[in-house]
Amino acid sequence: MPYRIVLADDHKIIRDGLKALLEKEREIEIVAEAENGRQALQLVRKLAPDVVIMDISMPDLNGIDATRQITAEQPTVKVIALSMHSQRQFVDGMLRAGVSAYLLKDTAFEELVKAVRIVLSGKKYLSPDVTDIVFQDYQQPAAPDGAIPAVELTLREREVLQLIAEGIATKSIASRLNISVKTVETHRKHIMEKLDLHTVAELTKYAIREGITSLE
Amino acid sequence: MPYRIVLADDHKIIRDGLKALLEKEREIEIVAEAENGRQALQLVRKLAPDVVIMDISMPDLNGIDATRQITAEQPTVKVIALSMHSQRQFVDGMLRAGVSAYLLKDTAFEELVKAVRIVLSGKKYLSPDVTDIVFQDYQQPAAPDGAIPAVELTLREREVLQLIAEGIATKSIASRLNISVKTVETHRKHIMEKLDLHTVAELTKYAIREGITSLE
DNA sequence: GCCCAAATCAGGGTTTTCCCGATTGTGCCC
DNA sequence: GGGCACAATCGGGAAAACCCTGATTTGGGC
Repeated sequence: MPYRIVLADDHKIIRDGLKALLEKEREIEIVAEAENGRQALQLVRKLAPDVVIMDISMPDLNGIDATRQITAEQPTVKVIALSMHSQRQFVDGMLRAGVSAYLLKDTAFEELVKAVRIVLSGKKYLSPDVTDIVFQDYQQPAAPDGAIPAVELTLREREVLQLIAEGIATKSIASRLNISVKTVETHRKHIMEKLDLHTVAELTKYAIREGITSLE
Repeated sequence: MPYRIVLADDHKIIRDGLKALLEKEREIEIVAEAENGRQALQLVRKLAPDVVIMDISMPDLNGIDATRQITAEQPTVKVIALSMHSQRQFVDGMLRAGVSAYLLKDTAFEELVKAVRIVLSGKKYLSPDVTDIVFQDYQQPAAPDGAIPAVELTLREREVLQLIAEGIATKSIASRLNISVKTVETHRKHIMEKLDLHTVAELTKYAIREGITSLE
């Protein structure tokens, strides 16, 4: 029986390309594609695949937060991060979120196949280019004290924050998350309190700096 | 004889994917790949392909400037822009640089094949999602020459925009500028109309990109 | 003088946000 | 197992912001 893989990337033509490549491998089957993190999450719940190949910057729900939820709910599902970014914040975020591998889009396709096999054997894999960053992380006098965000948002709050920073209206966020407008407002209030920010503009900047949304 | 295509994108795995897809088409041959604009330019000089598929954001020499040189030197070479961005500045830049087609990475692969055939027949092709932007461009007072942003905000509008993007409340902006809340609202409305943006979050991102406010 | 665009403002209705509060469930500590 | 903190959910009512329509003034250009 082939490995069952879910592919999450917001650009269809990239999914098309990866799919074409992966399907040449006999032991691999793409069981579904997602164009954002939320869809990925739903598909994983429904299909319980062996592996998820996950982009980081996606609308609606980003790859890091999606991964966090997936690995929390279904630890047997292996997530492979496939990202354009080698910046520390992204590598960090993904590793903490529980990925089994981190690859750059710079790398050749063969590496991806290799990564799939490795994570399925229970091991971890890092793109050579990102290994440095991880080492830096452990070898540098780990963030003394305050470098780590003084306050922490809950997953739900980060979700709401991303949508706010993407310019989605409150009402629309509510229906997208299947909760009431009131709840979204409460989340926003909590976010603002925790971060000591008071306007959408400031929230947006914060979200950009933290990589929760992109500057599109 | 198959169409000869050069593929330019800074991410190898994406080139791998596109290549796998394109090579399924019998009439297409990928003759070379470039990982930045400069390389693309050199390859085009050397190989004189029929088509170049060109990403925009690439290191060393970006896709827009590479395209400008290619179309200037070899007008018979057709360039297809393949970009993540539907922002006006990119679409604009690429069209002015002389591309024969503009596709978003959101689109399905089939569209790319279609685009290749169309540009080779001497016609142009636009991804449906970007058509709107082009129309806007022609229907709104066209930018005089090119380097200047497609729409222009007045000085006062930029002033207001900056304050909005800095998270200042409307009332507070009004008193700071010694004008009424109503006037601030009017300015904001005009700004949103001109830029075709509809939320503070989007305005903030625009302001950051344009350097009107900082990210601090 | 005429016209146009920028900048200013108002009325009045709609929508969103803000400030109080509350309930439920879960994990944790002793 | 009772208490405790906290995440996630929702409501009412007041304040603020938003939206649509229109208006006035001012400074250039032609």
